Amino acid sequence: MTDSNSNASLIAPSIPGDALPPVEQHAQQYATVRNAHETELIEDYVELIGDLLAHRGEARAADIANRMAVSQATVSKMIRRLNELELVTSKPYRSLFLTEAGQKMAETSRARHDVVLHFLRALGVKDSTARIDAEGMEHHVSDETLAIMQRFTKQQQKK
Amino acid sequence: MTDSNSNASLIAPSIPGDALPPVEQHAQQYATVRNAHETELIEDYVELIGDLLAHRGEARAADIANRMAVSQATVSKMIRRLNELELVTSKPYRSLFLTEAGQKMAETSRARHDVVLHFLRALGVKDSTARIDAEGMEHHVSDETLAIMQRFTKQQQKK
DNA sequence: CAACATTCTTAGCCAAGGCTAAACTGTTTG
DNA sequence: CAAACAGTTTAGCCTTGGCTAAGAATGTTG
Repeated sequence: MTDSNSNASLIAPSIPGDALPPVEQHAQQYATVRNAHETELIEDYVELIGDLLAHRGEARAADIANRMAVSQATVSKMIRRLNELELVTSKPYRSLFLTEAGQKMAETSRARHDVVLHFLRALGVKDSTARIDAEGMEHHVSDETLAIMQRFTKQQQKK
Repeated sequence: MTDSNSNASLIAPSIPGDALPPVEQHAQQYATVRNAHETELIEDYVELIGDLLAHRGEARAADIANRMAVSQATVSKMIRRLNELELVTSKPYRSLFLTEAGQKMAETSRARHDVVLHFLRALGVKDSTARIDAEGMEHHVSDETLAIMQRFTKQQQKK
């Protein structure tokens, strides 16, 4: 018998209020994180491409490579994937553009990112740290938490 | 010329206060996230093993597989890695134990995890959501932010 | 306009983290 | 105590996301 052992407490009396979550819930937590990881990079690329288009008027593979601190070959390969996923359109050796779906994803990601970033700053985290943390956190914040963060930031600004 | 283009504003006038971060800083953000991803899974395993040992008295591969919603083969392979990293000790077909280093990592991860979880709850996020978000966020929260979260949680509890 | 520089792509490598199927070990039980 | 079952490992596969090196396309400039 293993985890579903209900008399495990005989072996190691569980600390009250600090128990392991039920298996199904626990499993769901990890599955959600794993799932987020699959889309994370895609979203980062699309978001960055959107930003480059907005701020620079064009998105070149070399820019992406520089900003992501990754080789151009890696970017090139990734762009092929984004193409297959119909998130970007690209002609060889030319600048990139986002499809409808790509634009939607870029906007969503950007908005999400901004909420988290502003929240962290409102909380008192210094800018450079907030940027790094936001980049990592944005893909793991549920809509519920996101809404709460947004509310918090607004309240903080009123003060 | 690409990203370092300083007259890019001629192409697309940048929105003030909403510019792209300087390339080096931007690159650092992504690099930090990539780095976190490498250790993330390892930490999750070690943390879970620590929890199982604390609450159940033993950590079996099957339990881990169930709780992570992953096949036993995957766990087995991962344990080999943890062994190589000298984070766990294991005899074939036997329960697992943490090395000194493993215990230290488990404690750190657990503490981190708890700070984030309690913070989210203090913020008003409902428990089931907080658990999922915490699982994803914990590896992307800097020490600075962590300290602020901890302070916030304490203040909230005083009220 | 030819040569050089930059950018982009392709080919081929690697490690990580999943999976299934099959073999092996340990435990329980008829 | 042998058979059946539960748990573990191994083998072999796949995808993702990195890399370097080499070559092709494009852009720039003397």
